[in-house]
Amino acid sequence: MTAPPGRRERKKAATRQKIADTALRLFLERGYDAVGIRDVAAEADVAVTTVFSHFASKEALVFEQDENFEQRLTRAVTDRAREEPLIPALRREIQALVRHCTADSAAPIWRMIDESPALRKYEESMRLRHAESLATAIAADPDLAQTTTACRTIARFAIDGYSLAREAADPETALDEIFRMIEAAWAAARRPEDVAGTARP
Amino acid sequence: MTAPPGRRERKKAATRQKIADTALRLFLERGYDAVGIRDVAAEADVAVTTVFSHFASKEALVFEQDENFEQRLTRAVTDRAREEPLIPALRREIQALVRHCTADSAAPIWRMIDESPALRKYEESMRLRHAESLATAIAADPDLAQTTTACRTIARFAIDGYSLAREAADPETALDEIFRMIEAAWAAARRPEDVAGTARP
DNA sequence: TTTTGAAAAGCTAACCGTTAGTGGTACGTT
DNA sequence: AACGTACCACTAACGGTTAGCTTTTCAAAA
Repeated sequence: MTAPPGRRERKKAATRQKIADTALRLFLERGYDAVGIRDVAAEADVAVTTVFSHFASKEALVFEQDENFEQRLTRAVTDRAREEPLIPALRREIQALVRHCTADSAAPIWRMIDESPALRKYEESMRLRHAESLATAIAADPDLAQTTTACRTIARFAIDGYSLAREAADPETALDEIFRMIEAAWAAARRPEDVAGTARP
Repeated sequence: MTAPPGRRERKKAATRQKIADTALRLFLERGYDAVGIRDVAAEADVAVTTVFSHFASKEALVFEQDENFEQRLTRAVTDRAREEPLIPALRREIQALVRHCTADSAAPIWRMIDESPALRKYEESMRLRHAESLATAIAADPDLAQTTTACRTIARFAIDGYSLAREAADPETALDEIFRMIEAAWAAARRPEDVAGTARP
């Protein structure tokens, strides 16, 4: 994995990157809808089929960082300090992600996304995928011992928080407000009979 | 609006219904992906362009009841009894919707939806639309006096509850669990300084 | 009643994302 | 040096969707 990658893998990664870079540049220059896959392929000097061997769809060209995002979320849960409670750890990571998305340099990209129904739809179902991964990571933590329903619910709430804060006029205070609600929801998820202790007969 | 509709409107509605019925029947008979728009149009004895003048996309043929669903949600908020708090009213309606979707008669349709990525994506972005409508309805209630962020958040949570409960092995208890969390989140949305009274300087 | 305007429906032909199917080429390995 | 495997290219098509234009059907003015 960390061993020096062979020439083949480097070339593949380079091709992938070149396609992604070219696509994003064209999309920003001429608008997402005005650029066809055939345009991207021609400009990146590859065949149309090569584009689709690296990316599952035209929309995926824009969300190249997809898996990165997903890993950061799950790791925020699995790699947190032993004593750190779930919600603050989640909150920290999501705040970082929101800051990343609302940075000035990312503004043109997000404007493009907001203007294209296809891209919005793609991002929405991407978020749901991330919420499922997050739910799995939460459910796997033995310290929490929650029902799968509670885990899935809190995962969705967290992703909702990311999405809503990103869109808010003041992302920071919005995230504050939302995570106060999430914290309360998480506290309520512990069933009454379990509040006194974690052990069960 | 309630006046006797002219022949033109009746014919239009009939055409629309015939297309929707034909499409759903074919989809269930042969599978969603195995039926093309051209098949639907031929079987309903209309032109392809007519199908798209009534429905925005192939997926929309399956979610014909879309607007109905949306209205029920917003009305659950706006038409609730004067003293009834928001969350229980929402809960009642969503429970009814979940029951409706998990009824045996609806099972084949939802299986078809779950098996088609395109349909799932469509349903996801439909839910977001509904969450936005719901948020608007909640924000419009003068008795609640919440920030828009809190309204949007609680609306998303409620829709998440619908979606998660629908998928759960035991929808009823899942909905119980989720709405306990939502209730707590809503209580936490009232900012500390506002708990004593609604008036502000 | 006749005329007229417009909504509804139809047809053709295309555009665009996406996917076989086929074959060639460069790379890592023996 | 030879071989097998990814990787990549090309062509051609399929299926959803739309544009452009004509025809039909209804409603209401004349």
